[in-house]
Amino acid sequence: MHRGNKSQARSGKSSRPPGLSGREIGMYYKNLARQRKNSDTKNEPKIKLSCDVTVPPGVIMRVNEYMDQFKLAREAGQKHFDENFQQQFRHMLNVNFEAFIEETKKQNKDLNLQNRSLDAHLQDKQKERLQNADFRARFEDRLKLPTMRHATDVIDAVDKNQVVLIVGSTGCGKTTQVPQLLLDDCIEKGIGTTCRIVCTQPRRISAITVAERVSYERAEPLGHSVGYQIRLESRKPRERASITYCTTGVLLQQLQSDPLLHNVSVLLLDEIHERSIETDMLMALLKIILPHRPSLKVILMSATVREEDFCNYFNRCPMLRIEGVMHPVEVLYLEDVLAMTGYQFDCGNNKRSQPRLDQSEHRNMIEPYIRQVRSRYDNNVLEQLRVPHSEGCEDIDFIANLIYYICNKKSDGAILVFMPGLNKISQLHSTLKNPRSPLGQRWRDHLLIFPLHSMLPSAEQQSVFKRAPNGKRKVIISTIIAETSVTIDDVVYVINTGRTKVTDYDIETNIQSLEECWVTHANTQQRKGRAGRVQPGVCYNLFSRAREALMSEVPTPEILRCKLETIILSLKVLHIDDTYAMFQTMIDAPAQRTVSTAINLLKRIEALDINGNLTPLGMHLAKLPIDPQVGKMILISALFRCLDPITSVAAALSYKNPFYTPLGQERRVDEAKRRMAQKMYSDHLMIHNTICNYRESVGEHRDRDFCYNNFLSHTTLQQLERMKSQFAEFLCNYKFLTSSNCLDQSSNINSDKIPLIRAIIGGGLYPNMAHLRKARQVKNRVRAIHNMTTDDGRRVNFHPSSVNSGETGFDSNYFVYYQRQKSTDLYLLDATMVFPMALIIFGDGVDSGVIDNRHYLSVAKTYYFKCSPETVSVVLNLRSNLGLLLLEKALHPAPIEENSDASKLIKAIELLLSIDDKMGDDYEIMSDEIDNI
DNA sequence: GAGCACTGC
Repeated sequence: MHRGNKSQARSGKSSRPPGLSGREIGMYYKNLARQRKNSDTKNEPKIKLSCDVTVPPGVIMRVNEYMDQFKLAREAGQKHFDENFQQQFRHMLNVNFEAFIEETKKQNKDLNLQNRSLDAHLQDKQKERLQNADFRARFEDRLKLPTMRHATDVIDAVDKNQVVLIVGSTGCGKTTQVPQLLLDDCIEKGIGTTCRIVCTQPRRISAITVAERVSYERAEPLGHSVGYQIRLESRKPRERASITYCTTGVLLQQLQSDPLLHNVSVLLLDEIHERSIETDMLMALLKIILPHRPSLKVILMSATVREEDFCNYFNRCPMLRIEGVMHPVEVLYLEDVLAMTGYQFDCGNNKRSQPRLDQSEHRNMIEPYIRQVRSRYDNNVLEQLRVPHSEGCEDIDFIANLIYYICNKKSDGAILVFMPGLNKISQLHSTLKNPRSPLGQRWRDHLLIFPLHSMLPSAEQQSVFKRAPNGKRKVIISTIIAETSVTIDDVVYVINTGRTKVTDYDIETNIQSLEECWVTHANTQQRKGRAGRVQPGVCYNLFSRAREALMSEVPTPEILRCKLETIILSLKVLHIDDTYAMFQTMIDAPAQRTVSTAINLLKRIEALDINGNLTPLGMHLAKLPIDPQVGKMILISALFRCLDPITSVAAALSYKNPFYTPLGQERRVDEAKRRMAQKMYSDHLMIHNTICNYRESVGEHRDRDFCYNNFLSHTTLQQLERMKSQFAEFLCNYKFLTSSNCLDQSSNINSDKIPLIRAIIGGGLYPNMAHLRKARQVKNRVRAIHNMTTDDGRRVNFHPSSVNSGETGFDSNYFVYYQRQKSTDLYLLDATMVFPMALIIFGDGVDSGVIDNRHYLSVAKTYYFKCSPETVSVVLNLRSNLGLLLLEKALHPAPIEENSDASKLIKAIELLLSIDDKMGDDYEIMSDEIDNI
C-alpha cells in the first residue's frame, strides 16, 4: 500500500513516453513533479526510509530475557503500593466543580475564627507603636504620599465593596500604603486576627523590596507583621494580622491547595495593567471564587493604562484615582531634537537603505505631518525628518551626538538610553568608547558607560546603581529591562529610541518569533517616568509625533502570545474542565486554535486522555512548578534513577542558562561552552557538565575563579541548585524518590549512562524533533552549514549560541529541542543529539510497516527507520511494557528498586540504547534524499 | 554567526 515516492519517480523515468524533444522531456518531468507534489500533500503519506535501526540478534535475545522477567513479575502482581495517590486521583475524576467547591468550603469553615484575646493584644501593641520615635518619624514621611491623603476613601471603598480598582501612577504609594491602611484599620477595630492581606507582585525583586520598605516604615523587622514569599525564598509574616507580598505565580500555585483562598482576607493584585498571564488568569479565577467567598475583598491596582478595561471586567466596580508624585518631565520628539542639535543624517552613502515598502510607509506617514508643522520647524529639520533612517536607532552617531549635547548643555544627571537589543547596545557602546569625531573624543573620558541587558553581568552588579564620581556622566545603555525591572535612581535624561524586541506567536504556523518593533504609548509613558524620579527631567523620543500617533496604545497581552499547556493543566486540577469556556471569560481570550494545539500536545505526552481528562501522569505534571514536557522528563529520570543530570537540564530550561556574555567576548564564551559540552552535541548535557564542574570548583574553593574564567553567573548557578532541590523534594513527597537530595546515590545509579540520559532528554522534549540531512563545509566559511528540518518540514538551523552550531561529525542526525524561534532565521535555540532508538522508545505514534519488502518502525508518521522484523517485534513489545510501567508508576508512585523485576525493563531499554550509541551516522544512506529538497 | 523581559506552595 505504501509506495515510496522515490520508486514512483524511478518507474516514471523508465516509462517516459517515447519521441519527446528536449524541451518536451523537461515539461513532462515538470508536470510529473507537480502531480507528485499534489498527491503528497493530499493523501499519500510521504515515506522515505531512513537509517537502519536493526538490533543484533544476540541483543534481542537478552532484551527478551529481561522483558520476560519483567512480565512474570507483573503477572505475579505487586500490590504493596501506597494507595494514597490512587485515591486522590479517583477523587479527582469523580468530583465535579460544584462538589469540589462545597468540599473546600467545608474543610475551611473554621479557618477565619476570630481570636479576641489576641485582638486585644494587637490593639495594645498598636498603641505602643504610635509612641515609637522611629515609627513616628517614618509615619510623617508616609503622610506625604498621595495614597495617605485618600486613606479614608480607600478604607471606605473596601468596606462597602467586594472589588475595588485603585488607579495610580508611580510614586503614589499605593503598593506600600493600601495594605498597611487596611491592616491597621482592622487592628484598631479589634478584628486584627481576621486580617490576612496578600499583595501580589509581578517580579521577585519587587516582592522583596516592597516588603522590606513596609517593614521599615512600621519600624519592625521583616517577617513580623510584614513578609514576602517568592519561589525558593521567603520571610513569611505571622499567621494573622499580617501582610504578605508574594509573586503572582506563588499565589497561583497556592490555589491548588486553597482554591477559594480561605487563607486570605484581602487580596491585592498589583500592576494588572502589565497584563501578565498570571494576573489575567487570577482575575478570571477570582470571578469564579468571589461569589463563594463573600468575605474576601479584592483590590485591583493598575497604572493609568486602559484602566476602564478592568473596571468593566469586574462589573463596573468602584474606581479610586490617586495622583502620582513624579517630578515634571519635559518631552521632546525627533523634530525637536533635530532643531536643537542641528544634526544632519548621512544620506549619500546609503548602505543601510531600507526596503522600498518601509520607505514608502515612512513617506506616507511623514509628508502629511510635515505639511502640518511646516510653520513651526525650519526647512532643514523637515528635510531631516524625510530621511527614513532618522527615526528609531538606525543612526548610532545621532544618538551619540545627542548624548554629547546633553553632556555639554545640561546639568548633572545620568542618561538612560533605551535600545532594542544587544546588537544596538553594543554598537552605541563602541561608538562612545572609540569615538571618531573630535566631539566624541572630547567627551569619551567623561563618560561612565553601563550596558544593561539580562545576559550581561552588569545587571547583577551594584556599580550601575552608584552615582558617578564628580566630573563623570553616567550613561546607561539598556534594553526594556530598565523600564520596570531595574530601577536606577539618579537618571534625569531618558533617550527613548522607541524600539524594542517583542516575541510573538503565529497560531497558524506554530512559530514563535522575536522581532524588533515600535514600542507602545504605555512603554513611552513608563520610559518618560524614569527621568523624573529624583528631580525634573527630560525625555528625548527619537521618533516624530507622527510616528507616535501610529503606535499602539498597549502591548499585546501575554496570554495572546504564548503556549497554554501549563495553564490548561493547572485549570484541570482545579476541576475547571471546559478550558475553552474558561478562556472565553478572560479579558482577552486566546484563539481556539491555540487552545486546541495545547490540548493536543498534552494528549500526545499523555497528560490528558483522548477525552481531555487528566491522566494520573497529567495530575503529577500539573502539580510540578514546571512546564509539562520538562516535568515528564524529571519524572522519568526519578523512575530511571538518573535524577541529578536531568534535574540540571530541567532547571536550566525552566529558569535560565547560567552563561553570561560580556560585550565583545562572544568568541570566548563560545569556547567555554564548547569545553563544557565535551563533544556530546547537546546544549542540555553541556549544562549538566557545567554544573558538575561548578560543584567540583566549590569543593576546592575556587568557584569564584571558575565562574569568572568560564563566564558563568554564580547567582544563576546557585538558583539552579535550589530549583534542583525543589524538584527532588516534590518527587520525594509524591513518593517517586526515597530521598529529597538530588545527589542521593539511590537516585543516581544510572546518572553516568549518557545514552540513557540523552534518551530521557529526548523523551521529555519529544515531539520537538529535528532531522539533520547534511552538514557541509563550505569554502571561505569557517563553520559548517546545516541542512536540517523540524518535524513539520520547515528548514531550521542551530542558533549560533548552541554548541551544535557549526559542528560536523554528529553520531546521529536526529535532535530534540525545547525552543524554536524565528529571528534572522528559524533557529533551534537549544538542541540535543538523540539516537533514533530513543525516539522510537519514548515517542508517541510509533508504528511499523513494510515498504518494498523492507520492514520499518516509524515515529509520529515523520521518520521511518529500516529494521529487521525481529527488531520491530521486540521494540513494540518493549514499548507496551514501558507504557504499562509508566501508568502503574503514575498511579502508584514509587522508585523502581534496583534488581527488582521492573528494573529489568530499564536494563532492556538501556541495552537497546547502548547499541545505538555505537552505530555510525547515516549520511551515506541519506545522500539520495538531498536531491529532493 | 546572534541573544526583549518576567515567573512557579
